[in-house]
Amino acid sequence: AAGASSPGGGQGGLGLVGGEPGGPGEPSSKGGGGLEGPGGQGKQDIGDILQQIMTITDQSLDKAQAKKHTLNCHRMKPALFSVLCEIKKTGLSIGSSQEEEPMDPQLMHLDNMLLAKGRGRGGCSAAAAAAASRDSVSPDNSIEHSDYRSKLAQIHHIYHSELEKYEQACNEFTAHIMNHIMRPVAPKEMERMVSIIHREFSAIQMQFRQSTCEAVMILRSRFLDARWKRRNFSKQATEVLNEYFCSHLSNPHPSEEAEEELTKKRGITVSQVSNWLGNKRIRYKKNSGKFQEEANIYAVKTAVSVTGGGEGHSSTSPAPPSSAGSGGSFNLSGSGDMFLGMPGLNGDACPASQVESRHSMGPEATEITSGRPDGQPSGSEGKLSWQEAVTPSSVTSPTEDQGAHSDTSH
DNA sequence: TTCGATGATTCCAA
DNA sequence: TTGGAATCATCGAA
Repeated sequence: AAGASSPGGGQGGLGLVGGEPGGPGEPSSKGGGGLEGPGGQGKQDIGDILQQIMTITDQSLDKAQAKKHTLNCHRMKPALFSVLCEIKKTGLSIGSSQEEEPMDPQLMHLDNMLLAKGRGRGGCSAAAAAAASRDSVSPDNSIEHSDYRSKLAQIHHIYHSELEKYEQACNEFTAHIMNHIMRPVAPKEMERMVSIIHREFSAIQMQFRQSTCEAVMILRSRFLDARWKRRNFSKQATEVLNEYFCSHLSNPHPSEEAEEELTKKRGITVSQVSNWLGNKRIRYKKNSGKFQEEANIYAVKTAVSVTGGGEGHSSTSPAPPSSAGSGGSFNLSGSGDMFLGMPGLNGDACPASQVESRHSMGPEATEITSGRPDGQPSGSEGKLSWQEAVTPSSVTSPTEDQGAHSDTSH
């Protein structure tokens, strides 16, 4: 086995064993191996040598002993032995030079990654697992989730116990190899064999580290990703944001100061404000047609109830959701509080009258309230404003044509 | 349980 | 870098 582990040693050993021409009980040697005696036939096909390697274990012990005896009695044995030792030395030096790399590059890369991750937010695997036992999470998050910590500790425990098992198995296997070498082996070669074993176990450990890393990252994403712990804003926060959005409908892009002001008002972060307004803009744009339609319906009914006297619309006609709490009137007198409690249609719209009455929005804001009879954009300038870009499509949207509301908006 | 609402993230274009 | 758009994943009412 030791001979086969080294290129030079393997070839030399085999040649000696099978290389005795005409040896007793060796009819199948076909004239000997590659290192046959001085009177040999020359080069032996490498295939035959390999065949001998493959079949030697099938031979009986008696045959092997006979070969060994023949070898020891061969007159060229001392010379062959010295040559083989030289070959072996050369092969060993070549082999060891290749294997004296300090560490597998891939393993180094992985370790570096794990260390880096362990310091950062996405801490994982060994570094993260070790860190988990100390502080559980990175300081910027201050997670107190007990479930998260227990699971992380579980991974940490499994990781270390398995790592110990690997170490133990590696040591046992190494000891086994060292104790069961069948022939004398030079210390350097033994060292090389051990390094090979360790390398193989390192590869296994690397895979295990990767698995652990994935497990920790999944765990973290599960618990730390804000989407997994989303909470709706408080009603007050939503109202404040709605108020801002509605009162700045023509340009709902707050300055930094305005954003900070909003955050101070209801204890939400700047990014939350930004997210909220971003969602609001896009959803308002999507549903503005819907809002427009219902606002028109409501405006008509309000107008009818006022001009027609008589029937109170609030009792006879169902008010759209956005009008809840408005007292059934869009004719708000400019009080900001009037619409604070009004969520708007699907949460995506503002009371139209509120928009225009307080903030000199210009023609586009008026269109929201009153609709646009001609269905054409009012912006005469080449570039439409945010609001202008929204409104026309909503008014002329085919989906809105199903009802007869647009032409009765006044 | 279903489904619309909603906060957050990601991708892409200007 | 910023905003629009799409999408994800959860919340909460019916």
